[in-house]
Amino acid sequence: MVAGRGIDATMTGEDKAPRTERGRRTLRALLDAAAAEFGEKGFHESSVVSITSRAGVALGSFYTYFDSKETLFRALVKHMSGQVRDHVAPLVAGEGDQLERERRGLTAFLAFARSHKEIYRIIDEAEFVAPDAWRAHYGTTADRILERLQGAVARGELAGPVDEAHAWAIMGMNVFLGLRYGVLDEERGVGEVADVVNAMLRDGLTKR
Amino acid sequence: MVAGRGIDATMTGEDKAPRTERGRRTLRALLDAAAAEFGEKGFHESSVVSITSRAGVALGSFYTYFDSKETLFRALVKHMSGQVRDHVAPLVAGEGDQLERERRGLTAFLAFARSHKEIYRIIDEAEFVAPDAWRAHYGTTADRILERLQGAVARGELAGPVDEAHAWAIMGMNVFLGLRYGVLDEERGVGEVADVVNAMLRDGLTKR
Amino acid sequence: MVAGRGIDATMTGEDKAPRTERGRRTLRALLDAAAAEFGEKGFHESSVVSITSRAGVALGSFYTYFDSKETLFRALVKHMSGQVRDHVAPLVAGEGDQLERERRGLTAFLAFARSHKEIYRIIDEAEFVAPDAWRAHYGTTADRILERLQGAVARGELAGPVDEAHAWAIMGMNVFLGLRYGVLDEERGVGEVADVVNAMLRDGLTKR
Amino acid sequence: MVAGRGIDATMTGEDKAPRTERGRRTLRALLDAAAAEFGEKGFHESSVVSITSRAGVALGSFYTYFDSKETLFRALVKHMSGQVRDHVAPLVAGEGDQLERERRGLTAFLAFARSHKEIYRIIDEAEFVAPDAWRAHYGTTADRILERLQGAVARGELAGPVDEAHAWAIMGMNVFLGLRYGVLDEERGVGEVADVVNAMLRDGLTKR
DNA sequence: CATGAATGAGAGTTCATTCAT
DNA sequence: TATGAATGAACTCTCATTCAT
Repeated sequence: MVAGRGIDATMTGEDKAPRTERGRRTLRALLDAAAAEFGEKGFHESSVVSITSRAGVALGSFYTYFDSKETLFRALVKHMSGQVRDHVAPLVAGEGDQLERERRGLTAFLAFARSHKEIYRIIDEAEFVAPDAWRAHYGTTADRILERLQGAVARGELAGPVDEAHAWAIMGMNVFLGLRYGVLDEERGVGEVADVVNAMLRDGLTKR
Repeated sequence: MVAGRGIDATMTGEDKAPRTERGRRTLRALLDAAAAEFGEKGFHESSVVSITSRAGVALGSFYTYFDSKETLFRALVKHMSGQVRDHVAPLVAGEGDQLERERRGLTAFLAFARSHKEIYRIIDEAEFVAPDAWRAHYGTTADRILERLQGAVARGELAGPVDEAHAWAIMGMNVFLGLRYGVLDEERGVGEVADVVNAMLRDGLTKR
Repeated sequence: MVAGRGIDATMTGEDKAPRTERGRRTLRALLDAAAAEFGEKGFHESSVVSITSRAGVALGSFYTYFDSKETLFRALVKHMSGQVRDHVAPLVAGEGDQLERERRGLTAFLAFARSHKEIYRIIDEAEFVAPDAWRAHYGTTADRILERLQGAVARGELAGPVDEAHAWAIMGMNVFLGLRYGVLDEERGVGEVADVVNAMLRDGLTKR
Repeated sequence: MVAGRGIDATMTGEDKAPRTERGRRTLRALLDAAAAEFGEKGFHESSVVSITSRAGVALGSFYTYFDSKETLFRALVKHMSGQVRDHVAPLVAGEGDQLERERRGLTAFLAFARSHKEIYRIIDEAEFVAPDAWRAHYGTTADRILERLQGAVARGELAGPVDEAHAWAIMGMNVFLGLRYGVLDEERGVGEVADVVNAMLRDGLTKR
């Protein structure tokens, strides 16, 4: 389901935003159908016919709201990028030291990946379908991580100095853990996985 | 260039291995062309026509050696998976403690990614085109990391216990660093990036 | 011309039936073109490109109405099987004893073969392209002949007993006469041929 | 197996007849393989690669002996036409009146069809692949039947007059009975079927 | 706004045939 | 004579996109 951020002009071309309630319903149906379709079959195996038929609207209606299949995909990537952020943000902003917050953030992320496998798949496939959107997502995600780490260094919670490489490393860890324990299978508890890795981040592998 | 492992039956179907020298030349040309093509344009934008014309052979010759475009892609993923491993293996097996070896391995990996951007792209796109091959690659890669870590724990070099989650976390780190500093841009030295992250792994983020 | 039975869902897949008048026109054009094409060139020499260009529609439109070239062929076999039956049925149901009716039926069949050579060729080629459709056609045709013969035996018009072998024998006679005097050349009158053979059926070859 | 008539220049182009013993073996292997292949899969589904590999010879060797796939098919049709004739001939030339001989001939033909389903299939498909060979086969077959009937009329065994239509009718009967009780299934004894139909030919359907 | 028929470029794949070895 | 790699025309089928209704 495409929710959480509402449907607005950012999901369509400027001149394609729905003007009536009926239009909004159609657009909503298309977005939901597309998210499900792309998530299940990937971009290239998904077809516009299949998306519209899943949405229960006519084929032509697709182009009332989107310029192309790729435009829609791109919009969806942006939308879902926002959703992940919205879901994780409150948890990394809560109490405890920064690493404790990161732990909670990772737990939340793993849980989110587990319950939104399609989002995961869409964002990752963007690397090949809409590289700019992919870079935007991971670029800003890394930026946020870096900001948090630097804040923690400034507050004396972490040793520092930290730089972009730390942020990308941590993001890579999180993403692969999401793949492994969120999407591929669910044999381990998300909290436990987050604990293990958080301990490594806190103290390194050598501390006794 | 598709080198390092030679051309053998593993690259084609059993009954499609070339039996003459001329055949071996053609197969090699096709593999090189395909690696370049897939690396530049990705699987779906690459076409068999374009691969064969790049290889300077007739369209039909493609099917003398491969059952389908996907078969070739899969073979390439396997091949390149082997190449990465071969390239990194000697460095993680050298002297120093395990983390020192991992640092050298990451440096080598980043350098390799930088000079073989197509390999990177091919393996990653496999997540969507040939998920089994993708899982095989990352599965065995994680297994190797885990074995190395456990060996180090057994030798008293690392604190332990370590489990699969550590391996996937470290692999994720490496992969994203490869994307960021190998493929996306080359502004930072690979050794420096490896140092920064290795320090984090060794001592964690809190050590002063 | 594909007429006589109308165009309905039996000619296409369930979900491919035209929903507009324009669609019905296109479907009809395709059916007519295909019947002509298959009749002239046979299944394998006929191409979808050629069928659509003959029908004056775009290549893609073919697949709006049929799943494949074979699907269409199969539909056509069924349709034409029905047409032959419809054409002959009233004549074998008229007055006179059963052999008299069979004579009229054969005459009608020969005339029909002569003016619908394509139908003949399509049904016969089905033996190799769509054996199930072929068996369905000749199976039910033989069944009908057998029923007619048994009815005549019951009414005392024929000596009996008659069984399936009689039906297949008579059908084979008719088919080969249709080939010889309907399709291959038209040198003899259809009525005369029917008379000759009917006499043989009635009295055998030995009666003086 | 392609036997009974030997292998000679009639099976290949004039200038393609084998000159060595080794060549004769290769040609033989190709003919056998082709007969099996065409019989199982039909002309269009059969491929030259598959025929040669079944024969255990190289692809190129095919063209040492045949000008094309169609040439071979045509040769095979001719060859098999001869085989059927050879098989049936002695039985229609034996003792008894002509209808008795025809009965034995039909029995032999049905048995032959049953044990040589591929021959049947090849000759029939010739209607679409090599119409001239098809016409030659059925034309001469009908001619022979007609000659036999006319001889019998001359000898006073049959009532006459008989003409070509009788011959085609009888041939059609035989062919369809061969399909029905030889190829499609084998539930009834060939002798019994021949008896039933022969009685009809002898006395007609009305005699009490 | 909604509909769905029409379009046609382009893709992957097959395979009879040629020909250098 | 045998081999099998190479060729490329031809084919079926897909599907994003357009547009008349």
